[in-house]
Amino acid sequence: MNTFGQKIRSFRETDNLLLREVAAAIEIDQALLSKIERSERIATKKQVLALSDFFGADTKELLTLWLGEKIADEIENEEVAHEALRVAEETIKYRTNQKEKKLHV
Amino acid sequence: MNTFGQKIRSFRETDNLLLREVAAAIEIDQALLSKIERSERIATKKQVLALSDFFGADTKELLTLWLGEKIADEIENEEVAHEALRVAEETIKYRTNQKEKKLHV
DNA sequence: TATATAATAGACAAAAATTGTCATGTCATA
DNA sequence: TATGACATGACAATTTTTGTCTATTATATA
Repeated sequence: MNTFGQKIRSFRETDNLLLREVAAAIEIDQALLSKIERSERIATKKQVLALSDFFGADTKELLTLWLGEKIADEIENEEVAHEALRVAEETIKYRTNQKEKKLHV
Repeated sequence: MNTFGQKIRSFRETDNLLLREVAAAIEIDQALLSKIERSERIATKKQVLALSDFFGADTKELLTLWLGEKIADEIENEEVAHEALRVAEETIKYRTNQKEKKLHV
C-alpha cells in the first residue's frame, strides 16, 4: 500500500529532484516536505494542490488519498472507527438529499 | 434521520429535564448544551461519555453517531468525500494488519 | 400588561491543535 | 574529513476549537 507521502516521494524521485527543489517550487520549507513524504506531517489542502500541479498528477486521486489518510489518522484508534465511517457516509448522503429537496421546493 | 443532538434532546425530554439540569449534571454551560442539541457545536468525546452515562444510554452507539457526524462535518463539502471514506476504511484495515504482523514476528 | 422562566444567539477570551521554521544531527560519498 | 542531502527535534506563530458570559427571544402566567 502506498501512502500519500510515498507517492509524492516517488514522483520526486522519478523526476530526479531534491527535496529542496520541490520545496522551493511549492514554497514550503524543505524540512516540512521531508516530513510530509514520511507521513510525519499531514499536508494542507493547498499544499496537496500545489504538489499535484507541480508534478502534473491526477489531482482528484491525490486529494482522495490525502483526505482518506487524514480521516484514518483521526479515528484509527477509536473502537467504533468502522461503524463511524458508515455513519459518516449515511450522514453525508442524507444531508446532500436534504439540500436538493430545498432547491426544488 | 436522527442527529446526535436530537437524540440527546429526546433523552432529556423523556426524562423531563431542563437544559440547566443536564448541563449542571455533566458540568458544562447550559448554552453549550443547547448548541450541542441543535448541532451548532460538536461535543467533545468526554462530553459524549458523560451524557451517555447520565442518560444510561448505549455508549458505543452514541460514540459511533457522534464520531460519524464529526467526520461528515469535516468532509461533506469535499468533492471526493465518498471516495475518501473508502480510502480511510482501507487505510485503517491496512494499518491494523501491519500492527498485528509486528506482534507475532 | 408586567414578570418570570427556558432556551437561543452572539461575542469574545482561553485553551488546544496545527503549522512553519530554524538549528542541529545522521549518513553516504567524494 | 568535508560536503551534500535528508531527518529530527524544539519552538514560535498561527489557526481552530472550546467554554463562558451577556443579551435577546419566546412563552407562559400572575
